[in-house]
Amino acid sequence: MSELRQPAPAPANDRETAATRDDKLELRLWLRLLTCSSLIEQNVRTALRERFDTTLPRFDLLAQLDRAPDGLTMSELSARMMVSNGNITGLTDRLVEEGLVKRTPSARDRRSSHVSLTPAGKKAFDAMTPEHEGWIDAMMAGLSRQDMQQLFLLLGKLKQSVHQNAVEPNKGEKV
Amino acid sequence: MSELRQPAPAPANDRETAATRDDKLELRLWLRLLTCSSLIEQNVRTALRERFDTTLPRFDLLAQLDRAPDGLTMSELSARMMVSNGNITGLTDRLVEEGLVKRTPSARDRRSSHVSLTPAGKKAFDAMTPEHEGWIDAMMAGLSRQDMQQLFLLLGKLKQSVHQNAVEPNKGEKV
DNA sequence: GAAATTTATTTTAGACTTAAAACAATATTC
DNA sequence: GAATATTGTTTTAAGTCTAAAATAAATTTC
Repeated sequence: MSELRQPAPAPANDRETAATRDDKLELRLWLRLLTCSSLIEQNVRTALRERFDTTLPRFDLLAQLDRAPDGLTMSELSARMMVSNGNITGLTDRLVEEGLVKRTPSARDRRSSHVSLTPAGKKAFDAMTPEHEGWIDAMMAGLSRQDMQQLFLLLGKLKQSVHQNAVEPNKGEKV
Repeated sequence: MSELRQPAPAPANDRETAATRDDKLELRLWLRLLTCSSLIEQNVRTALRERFDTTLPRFDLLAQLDRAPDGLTMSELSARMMVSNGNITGLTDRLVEEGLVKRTPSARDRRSSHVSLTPAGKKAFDAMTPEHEGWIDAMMAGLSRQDMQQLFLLLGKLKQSVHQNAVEPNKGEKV
């Protein structure tokens, strides 16, 4: 690493920094996780706009399709991107409009359609993805290999824990 | 812990699961981080709606104010919540409408105003926060104390790394 | 096999979010 | 101290997002 460092990282005054010693570890952990996630997301969002004049949800949808050569149904997209079905409808509409993805009616289920990249969509995605990867790498440059592996592992545990212990929907009367 | 476990956590089919061994560790780490963050966020969002008929951004704003007895300016709220100024304007308007927060014009800067909790806002927040804490605790119940501390530490490193190595805005011509 | 249920998607209404422009007030520069 | 730049907030236009209702096509049940 031979680049010059930034003069001094501005002391962030975020949600997490506002947490106090009084707060429970669980809460502080959640606030820090959210801060990291928001920070990275914001950076990617800005970079996508400035470099490719596009948005994160659009890039994200293209990325899902790039991993699925046979295309994905609306519901599959919804599950992978963890957003509502209706959201996917609008997003897909816009990308179809831009000519980057196409809808193909499903052969065996007339309710359903498969969304896939058009050649233009594939080309656009391929142009973006190396830079995107570079941004992510850069943001994680301060972590050692071991840090990353450890973090990956712990987040895996967290993910499992959330799945197992998530709040039961509709448990308890509304206040 | 004496409660019964859920039968079997449905095998999630999310963004992160779709990543392959081919992907770089940095990218997989980011996807897993985003998945965890989205999962927790989604749970809190649903719980807030079902239990208190409110939304996460509103709760979040109240939480910021609860930590700041003298109130916060719009800009401070924007920084802490990591959202745009305009966003805070709208959110505050809605919460003022609901009678949960109030705006007080700043004495020394006529551009600025301090936002703070009304008694009703404080009461509403105090009613929500113990349950909120319970949800977070529950979701993290699968992690040991040491896991949490380790995760907290590593996320601290990540946060610092992102701050130091974030993509320079407007570096490189638009494609 | 008709009726009831489930599943896939879209529509709707409204909230949240952003970036950029506009405004207004303060601070800085000469 | 007038001109310029900066800062704090709101407005605007458009996109993203949600939950719930509506549609329509499968699937299951009887």
